[in-house]
Amino acid sequence: MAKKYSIKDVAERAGVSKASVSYALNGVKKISEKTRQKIFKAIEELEYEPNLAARSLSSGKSKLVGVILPITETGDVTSDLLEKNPFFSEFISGLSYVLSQYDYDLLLSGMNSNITYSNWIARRRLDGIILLGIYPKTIYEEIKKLNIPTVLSDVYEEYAQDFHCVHVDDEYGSYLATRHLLDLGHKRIGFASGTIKSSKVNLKRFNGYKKALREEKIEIDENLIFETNVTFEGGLDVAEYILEKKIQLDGLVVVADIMAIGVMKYFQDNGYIIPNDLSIIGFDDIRYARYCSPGLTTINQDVVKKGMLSAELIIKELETKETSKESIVITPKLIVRGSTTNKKEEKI
Amino acid sequence: MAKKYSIKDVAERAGVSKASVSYALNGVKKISEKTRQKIFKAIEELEYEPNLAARSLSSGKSKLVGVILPITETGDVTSDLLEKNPFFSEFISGLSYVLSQYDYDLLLSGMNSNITYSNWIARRRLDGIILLGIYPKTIYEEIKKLNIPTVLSDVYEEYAQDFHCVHVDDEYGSYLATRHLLDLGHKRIGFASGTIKSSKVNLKRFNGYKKALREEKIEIDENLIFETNVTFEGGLDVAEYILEKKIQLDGLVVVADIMAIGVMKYFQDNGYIIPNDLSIIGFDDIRYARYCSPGLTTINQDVVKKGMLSAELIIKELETKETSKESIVITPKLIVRGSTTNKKEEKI
DNA sequence: TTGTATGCGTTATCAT
DNA sequence: ATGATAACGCATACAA
Repeated sequence: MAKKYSIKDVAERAGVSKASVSYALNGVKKISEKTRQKIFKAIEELEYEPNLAARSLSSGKSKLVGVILPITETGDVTSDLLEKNPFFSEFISGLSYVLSQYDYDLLLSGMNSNITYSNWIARRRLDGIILLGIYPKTIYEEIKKLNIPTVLSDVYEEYAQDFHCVHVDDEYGSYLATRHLLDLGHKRIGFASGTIKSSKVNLKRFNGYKKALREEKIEIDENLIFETNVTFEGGLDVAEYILEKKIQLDGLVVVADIMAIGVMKYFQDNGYIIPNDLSIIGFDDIRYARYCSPGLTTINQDVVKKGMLSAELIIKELETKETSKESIVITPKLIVRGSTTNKKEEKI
Repeated sequence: MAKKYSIKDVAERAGVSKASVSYALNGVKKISEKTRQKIFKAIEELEYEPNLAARSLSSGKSKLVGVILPITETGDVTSDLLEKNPFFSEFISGLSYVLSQYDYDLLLSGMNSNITYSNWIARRRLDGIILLGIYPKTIYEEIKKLNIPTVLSDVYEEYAQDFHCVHVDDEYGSYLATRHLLDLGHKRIGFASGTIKSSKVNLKRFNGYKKALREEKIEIDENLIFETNVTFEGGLDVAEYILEKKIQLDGLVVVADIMAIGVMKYFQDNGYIIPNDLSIIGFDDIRYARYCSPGLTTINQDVVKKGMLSAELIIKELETKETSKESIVITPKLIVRGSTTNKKEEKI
């Protein structure tokens, strides 16, 4: 490997002092064009690259933003993350794009049992944190103590107030979904989600559902509310339950695509036709929503944009020292595909 | 934020020298149990965390491994990555698990146009590199010059020799897939992939396909070889072509699940029944393979393990300084789901 | 405009 | 067994 040169080598080669090189590098204006030229020539020739660790030590800023995501000890990403965030890559991509513009890099939360998140953050002197997923409350308290720019994605719990937040407008999205079914002429519309009490996201989406029904003066029917895991398997369960109990349903609003796909698969595997026998609408617009047959009608949120906005919140706090916490909401939109259709007279 | 203490503060508090603290921290044996105790007491009290940037500067090792993945300038992950590597998270997860065990962290390739990969690697003084995806040849040359432990995943091209490599046994996987269809009694078996000439992966898989057919003394029929993009849309195209040309087919071996799902969707959207009208087998075992209806029969590779092995290759070179390049191959296995069935007399 | 000197938090060498 | 001290590469306050 070509030996790494330091700022000192560049200085010598250019016949100037280390300070001048530093000035040139950082665009400090107090340097003549001529020496600037000399310095950059030397930099070229030596293929000099600044050592960011040294810079970090000296400046106190690591230019590193940490991304925390749930990884289990066995090396598996928890199913929760994968199933609720199959757009993990998109989010990261949005983050990375914006951060790199400001010369920040993304550090992934390599966790092992010997070390806590806040230890990790402290050791690496991270300039900012992005939390993907839901964690035990203590994690948030720990991180809060660090007092570092932090953004949470899709969390509404009370502790979220201490951080920047980015979410979709869950209530509106769910309203849109329900409205779509209503507009198609459906009356008996179910709602499938995780336990509504335990998650604010589910609650918001439930509210959107209720709001739409209320507009049509349709009573909420407790029997059409299905609470289980927000996973593919949860979707299977809901479908099984509906079929077993012979619950009459025109349409079903599901809080996540992955769960909706579970519902759809169970129906299809049992000989039912979607959307003829049941109109299903999801939430998220994961990639698979367009791959399944029929394509899944759903509520789309721009995840790349979500990542970009998160990055911008971090940058903004970093550059301006403005510490007030912001909450950004992204407006979702309806994507109509094949899993919903007009109300027919047939019943399932 | 609680002020960050340094090793000096710890030393003062414990009434010893910085050197002793360093010894205690790094488990250097030349320290008495008593002072060790004192030191750790001080560390506790101050909530001291070592500054990894300083350590890196002093030791010359960053304890950072870079992951490079294709991210476009607009912030989108290239479709190629997403569609061929929907298991990105799993891979990362395997990586992260092993690396964290050795106190390495993962740095994501925040790229912007002002800086090249090798610049980035040099600035951050990365200890190792993982390359996910296929890149222009010049990238490999650049990285090779850096002479840093590097592992490539799923690349066979000639330049791969200069790096550690991890792949599935593509030929065997494809052989397994074809064998499965053969065992089901199918004779007219097609093969769908990207252009075989341009990608060694496709070539390997094609060889596996041919090998299985040869065992059964079945002639390769040029008309049953479909070359197009290894994407969902490519799958759509293949299916459209088959249907339009009324190509007689019992089964179809597809080089990627995502493509197989495209084929399946096109058939289904046009009223055909899978597997009755056509047995389809994919490759990869992405999560969607089990979500679609019917479930997709496919060839599974343990992606988490792949990530773990990659990490181990890096660690090994780092710890032993052994520079000879290793190539690890993972044996895939057949996963039978609903998209394949016994040969019937009906034709499509 | 340019240079000197110091500090950032570690590790490592060399004394003691 | 412990301590002083010199790097490591850079930024920066202060001098010139």
